[in-house]
Amino acid sequence: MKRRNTPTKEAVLSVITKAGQAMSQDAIEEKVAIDINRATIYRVLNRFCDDGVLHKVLAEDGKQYFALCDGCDETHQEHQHFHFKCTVCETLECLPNAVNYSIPAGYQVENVNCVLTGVCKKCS
Amino acid sequence: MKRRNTPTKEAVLSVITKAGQAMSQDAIEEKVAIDINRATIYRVLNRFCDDGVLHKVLAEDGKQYFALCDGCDETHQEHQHFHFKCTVCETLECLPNAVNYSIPAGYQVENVNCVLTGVCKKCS
DNA sequence: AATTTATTGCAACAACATTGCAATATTATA
DNA sequence: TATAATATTGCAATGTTGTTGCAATAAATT
Repeated sequence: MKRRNTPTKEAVLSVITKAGQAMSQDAIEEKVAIDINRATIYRVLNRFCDDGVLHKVLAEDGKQYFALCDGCDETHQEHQHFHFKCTVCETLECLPNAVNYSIPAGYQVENVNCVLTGVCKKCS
Repeated sequence: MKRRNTPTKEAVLSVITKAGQAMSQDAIEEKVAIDINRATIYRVLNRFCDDGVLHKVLAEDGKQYFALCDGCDETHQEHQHFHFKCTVCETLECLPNAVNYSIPAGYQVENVNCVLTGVCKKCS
């Protein structure tokens, strides 16, 4: 399953990069220059996640947000940072703080999803 | 809006209590003794959340899980503990660990949703 | 027993995300 | 450059989760 370069992929990644924050499918569809099908956007985003380009965060509004990975490949501590979801401007941003946790022996953690919801600096 | 005692409420709460872990609507509907409408279960659960009896956790499978509150009223640090969602047995449990985070000044946190996903002790 | 109104069931709806399939476009190969 | 292989896309349909309007029911109060 070798990846191919397409205008769609470039356009989607460009929008997220320019936004400088995590985006949901509908926000991407709204901002993107060319017309891309909804299902295709999801497929592109999920492929980026598989490739370690993006990571997926599930916010309390029940939507998936996709954020650029920053050094996610090097260590497997990858997306284990907090995220902040603003209920006013609806944006989700990655916080620099790493998530520290400890779990009882015998538990295998495969993924971490930590979202703080509230009002961000700009909106308060 | 004074609450009333109904068989439905008792049955739902009983199932969650006996399970000893957080449950989703469909799991409750499956386990509950009497026949309760799907919408009603959601309304009962949300009412319990409003009353501080349960708290709601959004897992990575996109579903809401409802867990018993343990001393949630006393402090507002209430549901700020980690949760563990097992991908094998599909259960979600509250971990004793509190979530420690720090955010930049100017941010107002209203809710915390932290879920670790993986394989629990029993299933591994 | 009668009144008030919280609760419930039903059906419809809404939002988000995924999937099958045929058509298209990219990449590799000849 | 032409051709073949197959990754990608659009479209429509489907699935899942959760909510809402409304009439009927039932709990609590008088």
